[in-house]
Amino acid sequence: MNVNPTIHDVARAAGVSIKTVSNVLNDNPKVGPETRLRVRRLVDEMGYRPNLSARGLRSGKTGVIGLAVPSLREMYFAELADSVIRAAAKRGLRVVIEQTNGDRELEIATLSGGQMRFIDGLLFSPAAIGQQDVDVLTTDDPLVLLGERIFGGPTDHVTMHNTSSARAAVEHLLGIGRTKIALIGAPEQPADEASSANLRERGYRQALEHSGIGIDPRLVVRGGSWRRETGVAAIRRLRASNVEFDAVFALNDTLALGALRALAQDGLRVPDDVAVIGFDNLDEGRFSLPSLTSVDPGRDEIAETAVALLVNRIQEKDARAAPKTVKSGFRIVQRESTGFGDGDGGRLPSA
Amino acid sequence: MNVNPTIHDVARAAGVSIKTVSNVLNDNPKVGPETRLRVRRLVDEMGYRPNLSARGLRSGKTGVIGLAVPSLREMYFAELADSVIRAAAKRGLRVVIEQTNGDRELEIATLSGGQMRFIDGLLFSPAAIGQQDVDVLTTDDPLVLLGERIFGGPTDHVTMHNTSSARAAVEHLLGIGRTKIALIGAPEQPADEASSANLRERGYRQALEHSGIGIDPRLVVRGGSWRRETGVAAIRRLRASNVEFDAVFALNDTLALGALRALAQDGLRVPDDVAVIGFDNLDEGRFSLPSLTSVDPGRDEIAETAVALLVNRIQEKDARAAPKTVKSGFRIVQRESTGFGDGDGGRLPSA
DNA sequence: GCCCATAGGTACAACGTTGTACATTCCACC
DNA sequence: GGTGGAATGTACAACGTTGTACCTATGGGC
Repeated sequence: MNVNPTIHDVARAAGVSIKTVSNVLNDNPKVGPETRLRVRRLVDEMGYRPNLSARGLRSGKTGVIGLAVPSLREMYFAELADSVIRAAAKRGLRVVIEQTNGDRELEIATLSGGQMRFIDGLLFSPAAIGQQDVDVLTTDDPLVLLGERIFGGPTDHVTMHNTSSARAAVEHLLGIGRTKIALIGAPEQPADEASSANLRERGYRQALEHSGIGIDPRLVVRGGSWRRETGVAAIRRLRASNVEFDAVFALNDTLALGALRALAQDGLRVPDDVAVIGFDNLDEGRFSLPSLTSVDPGRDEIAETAVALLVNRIQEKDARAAPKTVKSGFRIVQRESTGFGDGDGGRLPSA
Repeated sequence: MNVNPTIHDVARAAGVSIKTVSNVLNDNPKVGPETRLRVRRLVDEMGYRPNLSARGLRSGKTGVIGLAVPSLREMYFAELADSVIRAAAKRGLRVVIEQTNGDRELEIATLSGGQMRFIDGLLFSPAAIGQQDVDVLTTDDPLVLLGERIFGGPTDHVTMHNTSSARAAVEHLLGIGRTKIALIGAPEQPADEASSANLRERGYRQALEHSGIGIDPRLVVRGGSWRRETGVAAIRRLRASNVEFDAVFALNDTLALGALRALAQDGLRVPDDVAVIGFDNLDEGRFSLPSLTSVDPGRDEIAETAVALLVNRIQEKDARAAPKTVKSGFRIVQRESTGFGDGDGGRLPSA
């Protein structure tokens, strides 16, 4: 028995032509039920599995898509990757993950690189390139953009309601009676450029201005990457500046978790002294102490939509359709850090 | 300008044969410097990129390896995937990630599935199949096993020093004066079967027996998956049973983080009242409150070794070599939860 | 001036699959 | 009893690349 039988071996064993075997494998109709059965049995017996390189060469499709993200060490991207892999698996696709490390050169290389003659399409979540690089997205290969760094590009784009969900987050804090709401993880300087940070800051401002409270610049902590240390440092800065605050809106969960830590260390009670809300609804927030209220940006929906758009482009159903932009729905998942619950991380308002 | 030029297009443009272009691309010597230059320039100008399906078909190698893990939502596997992708990238390989969800059928399907005619080799981290399934690993395709569920199989295997590092963890607790050391995440029933849980429990027993303290079965909390809730529940069980304990060895970091949460909720100080040590050295433990002492099992080393072994098998340098088993080195990373530091998560003994 | 080595190339087949176009059988129908 | 048309198949080319075998100048050694 050959170690790796080809379609020829199966055909010979079955006494039919290779095309007939191919037809059986692809459920083409032109095969009699008896022949079909015999071929199927031999395929199983011989352990035949089609060579995807050959199939890919012939058909121009490999059944593999790429997902480019900064790093799986960032939980947001690990969870996104999980969702994307599941969405792809549903459609019989596999996913190659490319880590760009938030490196500009690597991101550009990924977009224009040899990668593209191998995968059928790419889901790309940029971290370094921005609006000014919009032209590097111009390509004939199927590409779906994720995230907030580039808008109005030439490709399909899946993003979230950053501004309105951020506004809802702040309104949630207002709703539980907080008025001195700090913002942490804000961009280095407020700008109109589209980025998660800017868009979410805008939501913060809208909520406060609309409520009549207005913005106190001392409550806005700017700068730093969205890591836990930054959340810790932000709380330290607020405390050191002696400004009073009774709530914190962290622009993502990782920052929020750092903030929780720093607040606990300073003996401040959450939510009694300070309420905290994050953004991303990471698994982790369900089990922090206290558990973390967060904006759920609909990661599964984002993944599902992005894969669906990509598949459409790959199949060229949409060959030359205008680029589409889709925003996923969001919701606030309330947990202990804004007052929900009895201190039991096990009972939560949502899965 | 053709959208996707092939080697033929480049050859025609350069006025040479396709083989010459191929030779230039593969740095074969039989090309004059002038021709080489001209071809190179045209490759750039035309944006030619080799079709990897064709190359894969011809050469039998795709440049893609698979990594099968239960789920990227488990931080351990996300970090492992990060390390594997980096190790693979160093060697010019890409990684397809397959999630098995800890599902037996899916794991077996992954091993014997169509996957294999597409990737050059597979790194497989089982979560459901065990020693009794050792024969499903028998395959002619390059396969490297990760983890502790199966030993003595027919493939290369990368694992860690579970028992001795667990023993070292407990000895670390003994070393800071703790004697009533609880174990959480222990297997449902103690067994000889090789699994992370059993092997690590064995280390716990060895340390305590060797120290003369011996095992108090009331301190061993059995059952539950290694999730945060389980860590929370384990502490609750210990507290409810009224047994005294001054330290906790959690069989992984996720459990330990749950334990930290439950301890804090009960007003117990860590490490003053209860010291805690985990296992895995996740990024997350660096930023928990308090930061978490943990066993670092050498994930980068594991990834690096596993990819190296796989590449050897793929290149058949080792065509029929006996299966190798490699154990990575380990070390204890001491942080606040066992007494290190001043409460500042920013200053740590190691990156 | 001849032979031979060598550098620099070329032609062709092959990898395993699927699409296109055509072949054969069998039966229903007029 | 010929005609048409399903039903069931087959042969061959083609996808883009690389390995094998070969070809052709050129120049050096004698």
